[in-house]
Amino acid sequence: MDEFTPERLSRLSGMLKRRGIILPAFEIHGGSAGLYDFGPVGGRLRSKVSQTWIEHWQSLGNIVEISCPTVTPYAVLEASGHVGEFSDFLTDCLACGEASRADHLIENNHPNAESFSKSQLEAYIDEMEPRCPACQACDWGPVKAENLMFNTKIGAGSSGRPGFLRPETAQGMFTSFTSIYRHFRERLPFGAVQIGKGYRNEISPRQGMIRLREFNMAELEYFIDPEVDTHHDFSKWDKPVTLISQDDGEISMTFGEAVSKGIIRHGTVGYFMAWTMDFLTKVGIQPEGLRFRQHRPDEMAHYAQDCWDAEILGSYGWIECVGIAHRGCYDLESHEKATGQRLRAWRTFDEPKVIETNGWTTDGAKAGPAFRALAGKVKEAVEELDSDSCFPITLELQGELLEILPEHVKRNQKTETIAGEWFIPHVVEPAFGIDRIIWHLLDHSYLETQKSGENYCLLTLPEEVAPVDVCVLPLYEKDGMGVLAETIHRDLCSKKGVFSIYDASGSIGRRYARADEIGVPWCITVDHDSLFDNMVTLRQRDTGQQRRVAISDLSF
RNA sequence: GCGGAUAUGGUGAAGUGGCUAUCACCUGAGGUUUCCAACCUCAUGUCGUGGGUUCGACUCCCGCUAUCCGCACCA
Repeated sequence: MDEFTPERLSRLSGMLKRRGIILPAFEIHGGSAGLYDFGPVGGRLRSKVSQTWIEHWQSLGNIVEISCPTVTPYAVLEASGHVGEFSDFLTDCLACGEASRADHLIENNHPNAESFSKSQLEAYIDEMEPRCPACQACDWGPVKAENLMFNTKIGAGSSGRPGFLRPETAQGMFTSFTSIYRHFRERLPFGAVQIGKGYRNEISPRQGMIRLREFNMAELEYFIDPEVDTHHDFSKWDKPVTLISQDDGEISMTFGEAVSKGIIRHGTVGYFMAWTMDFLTKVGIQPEGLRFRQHRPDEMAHYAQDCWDAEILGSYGWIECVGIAHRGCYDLESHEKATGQRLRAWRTFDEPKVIETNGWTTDGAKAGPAFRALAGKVKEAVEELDSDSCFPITLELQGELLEILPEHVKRNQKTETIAGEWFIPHVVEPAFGIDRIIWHLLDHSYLETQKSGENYCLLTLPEEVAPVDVCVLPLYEKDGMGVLAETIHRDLCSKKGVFSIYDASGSIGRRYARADEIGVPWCITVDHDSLFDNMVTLRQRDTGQQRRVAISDLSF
């Protein structure tokens, strides 16, 4: 990893744009902050990183991939808490029309005004009578939520109903819970992953690819039974990692140790932190530029119980690129409350519970007419009575004395066997900002060196994510070398998962340099001898080493 | 959103109230060349955007948009 400097950052950004990896979107129309294109080289980089991510998590064995719409009805995000939590509260000055942030108006009186609810804010504004910063009047309209989600309308005209572009992919996994639960034969634990676009109408996108208005997210929702002790094997991760814990500050420790000491509060969170580290290093993040930081309670999202961020060091400092949150039962419970649908899993007891009932209940046919409106209350009261109660008996209900006669009641004796119970699974969610990870793997892979006294730069991308797998280069495009090279190139492109570039312009050294700059791991050079012996030169990017290989033995 | 700076070919820069706007690299064509940005010839391509001042604006002024740096915000 080179040292991160502003000069290096601008050279890297220039290269990414010039070579078609990452570039500002819609630039011919003046561009738009927070929106970026992956260009002709970056497009495949993104899809390879995405695919690597999916396969990485699927290798756990109990993970499925789903895909949900980005356009999301209002009710879904209201239930999830985003409509309420994901907003700034504004109020209009009725005198001059200027909108102000409600919490800012009263922040001199209340240091934590931003955590107030809408009605609290209205009450305090009434009480404090803050003046309008623009016109000094004190005549405020109602407080309204200005949401940071992109608004839209689903359907046309008056039949359209309000919706949003999703701010995270997670909600789709929760609303699909029953389908995923059935798929896994109703057996926990299991997870669903989804990779796709998310949208946040950021007030001010900054720092290039770091804060975007439309971005690629990859999330796993992993559903667990909170009463089952999790046992994960951490022996594979025997090297210490940098953890910044809420209580102990920066420490260096293995994942297994941090879990067993309770620094990481849940085994599955720790296991996914380790799994996350493996993914990040696989796609080209340098381990020395990676650390995990635990959220303080006041920065935790509205749904989280414990949360660790994976932070990556790059040109913009330490940036959070992954959040691994224990969301508890928050999400499923919220959607269950909002819809009345059961979003639960069934837990069979080790021993069925036997509940014996031995007491009294009312005889509806007699008690109903006798007590009329109070019949329901009478039934409840009678079922509370001891089994050895004698009738008639007098009960006081809502100020009335009622005499319960033997004919109003009957014995209630039964034995019920309860085999298990429904419960709301807990969720552990690793959420990845794919764009931020792509930025950092480029930042970590970008190497500026010297070659025969000249500046030389290359991307040392792992083959796993390199956007171009191989370049095919005829030494010269004559005597049939070009034709042979083109044949090899097309054969490679037709193979599953292989992408080749044919390049015949410029000297061979220039073409190697071009390939290195975008991180092509291998170059194949066709020379005069190739025409006779069917051998080509295979050149490795990082070492420059070359060896002769038979065309039929190329391992792509 | 606030304050400051900036905006010239694909990239990086120079420059002027008036002449065909300059340079390097890159890109393309041809030549040359038997494996790491070689060389020669030629070619393509630029003043962010809208308005104003002016006989004339890339240059001066204003708005907008975008970018960068602080502040604020950040699930």
